[in-house]
Amino acid sequence: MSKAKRLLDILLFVTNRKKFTAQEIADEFNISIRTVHRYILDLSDMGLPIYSEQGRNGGYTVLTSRLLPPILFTEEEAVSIFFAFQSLNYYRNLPFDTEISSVEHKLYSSLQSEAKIKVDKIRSYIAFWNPKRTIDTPLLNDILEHSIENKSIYIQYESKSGIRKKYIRPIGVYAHDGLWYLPAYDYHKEKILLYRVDRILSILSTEINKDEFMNLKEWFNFREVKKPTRLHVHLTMEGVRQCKSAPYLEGSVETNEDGTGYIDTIIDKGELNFITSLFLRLGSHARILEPNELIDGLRKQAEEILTMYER
Amino acid sequence: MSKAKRLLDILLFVTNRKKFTAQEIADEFNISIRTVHRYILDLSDMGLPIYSEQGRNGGYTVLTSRLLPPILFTEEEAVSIFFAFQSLNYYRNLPFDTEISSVEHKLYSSLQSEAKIKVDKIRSYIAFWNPKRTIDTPLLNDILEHSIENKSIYIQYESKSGIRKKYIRPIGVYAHDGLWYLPAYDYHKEKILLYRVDRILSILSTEINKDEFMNLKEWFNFREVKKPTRLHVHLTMEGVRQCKSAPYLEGSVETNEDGTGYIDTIIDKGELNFITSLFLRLGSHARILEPNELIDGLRKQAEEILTMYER
DNA sequence: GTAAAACATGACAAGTAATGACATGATTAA
DNA sequence: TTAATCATGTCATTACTTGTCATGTTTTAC
Repeated sequence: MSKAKRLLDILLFVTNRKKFTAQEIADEFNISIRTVHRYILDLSDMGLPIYSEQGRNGGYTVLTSRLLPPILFTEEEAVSIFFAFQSLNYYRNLPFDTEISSVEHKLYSSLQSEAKIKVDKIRSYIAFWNPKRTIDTPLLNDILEHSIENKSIYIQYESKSGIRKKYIRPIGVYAHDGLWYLPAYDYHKEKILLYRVDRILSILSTEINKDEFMNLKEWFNFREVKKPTRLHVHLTMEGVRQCKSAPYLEGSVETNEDGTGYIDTIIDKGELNFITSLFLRLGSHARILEPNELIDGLRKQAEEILTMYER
Repeated sequence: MSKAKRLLDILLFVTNRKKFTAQEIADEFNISIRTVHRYILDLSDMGLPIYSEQGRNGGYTVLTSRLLPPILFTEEEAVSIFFAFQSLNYYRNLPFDTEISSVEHKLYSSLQSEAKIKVDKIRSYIAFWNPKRTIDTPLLNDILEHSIENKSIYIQYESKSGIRKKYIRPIGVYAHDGLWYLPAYDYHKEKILLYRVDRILSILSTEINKDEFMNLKEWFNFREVKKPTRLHVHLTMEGVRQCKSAPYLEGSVETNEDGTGYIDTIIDKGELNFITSLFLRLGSHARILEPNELIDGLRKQAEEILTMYER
């Protein structure tokens, strides 16, 4: 085996072991101790942060975390990594930020100037915009970690009605429109609720759950319809246009030949509240036929406004 | 110089040159032709896709695009790249998708099983959600490219009033809430407008612009206030809460000691339309003091709804 | 159809690098 | 004090790399 290959094997071995003696390496790879010492000198020269302790119980210790074998990327692949990083730009409190900047540095410094220019251009001509909120989400990392580790947690949560303590089992964490959300099973209320991570004030973790629970993908596809309610609406052309731009409804909008359209679908009663504001905005571009609760809600809201701004 | 180092130099040299003869390499690196042949055999064994053509005008040809020198990543760095890729999941028609999957493959296959599990968990517990619209954006790549190359373009654009031909100069492209937007200078209307990339039906490129124009970052910070209008609103506690969650207003919300609050800022008249629906939803949680146009707008919308759903 | 330009491959000697064996010394903990 | 460890040096041996020369093959220009 060539020296380069063996050095690499040893590099990977030692970054895994973190602590070892020369004898162990010699046995592992069937080489003499003298050669091990020589190899370690080489690795050290190559920049591996390794130090030695003499004497009984001594040995070598490696400081870096585990390394992957060297990887050859094409220029385009490197650029694609920068493109992906660009998409994280408008978030705060993200995990891996030190790792990401060290990856950026490693890649950027080995690009040729031509490719550097391309990366610079991507950075200045492409963005993944989010409302760059002033809202801080200091516990994002903690929450992510607990979710990944499948741990149930106690949290202090700032809800509409004040600060509450809750005992929940996270399903996963997702970002939307610059905010982080945590769908989780609430043990007390015995149902799945959606929390905002920025409103979580503290975490206390408990034991790891052994069993599998619903995962994030399943949750996205899962719409609990506890109290099914028929939503039936006629839409003008403009109504169709706007409903198609509303994430929540776009799938249910049917278009007639003349460009007008309608919605006729089943939703959960709990979602009515959320939909009200959409139809408030649409005004006469949407005529609701069912349910009556929604019409009442609209009417009530409209009356509230008229009362407030009476002439 | 060691063989490994020389091989690497040659690898980088040949991936740049794409086509070359053994003699050229021999001259470049001051080694014998025989050795060059041996080296090329080595590189080929290492997986470099290189093929040879015999005879006059023959030579070697390398198939891959430019390679970067091998890079050593730590496990955490690799994981951070997967994390970043995760954020692109809910987009369609993205550029670099082949590159991204090849990077994913290269990295994933050299991770140890423990780290693989971590990546899998990130994939199933973390998401960057967008309304996964049914809307297709086939021209996204083209538009990105033209923007990056600083080219003015002719486009066919599907606007409210039908299909129009436009001559524009792109500023950049950004994603928001699952849709792609193109702010660009419209030569005809002589101002900067915002286009939706999915509504662009075709592109015709023109010449490259030599001069620098506004870039995307500048545009984001640039809010043209043509008709300044004072927005003055009193908010209840709930009003404060909701306004702070509205990207557009969060910066202007001031909170009183008792938890209620107010907004007092200058906005452009053109934005009133956009704000109306927010205050419709807020109802009595927001009392607008100025401008009157906004109050009128709310009242009109409320009346429209009451008329429509008269008992 | 021939010559020139290219790759392909083999053999071998000369040179260079890597290795193991051995020796010696230093440091540390039991 | 002793055993376990790293650190370093020397030297013969082995393994690898390189250049030179030789011989083929393939392709294209003339």
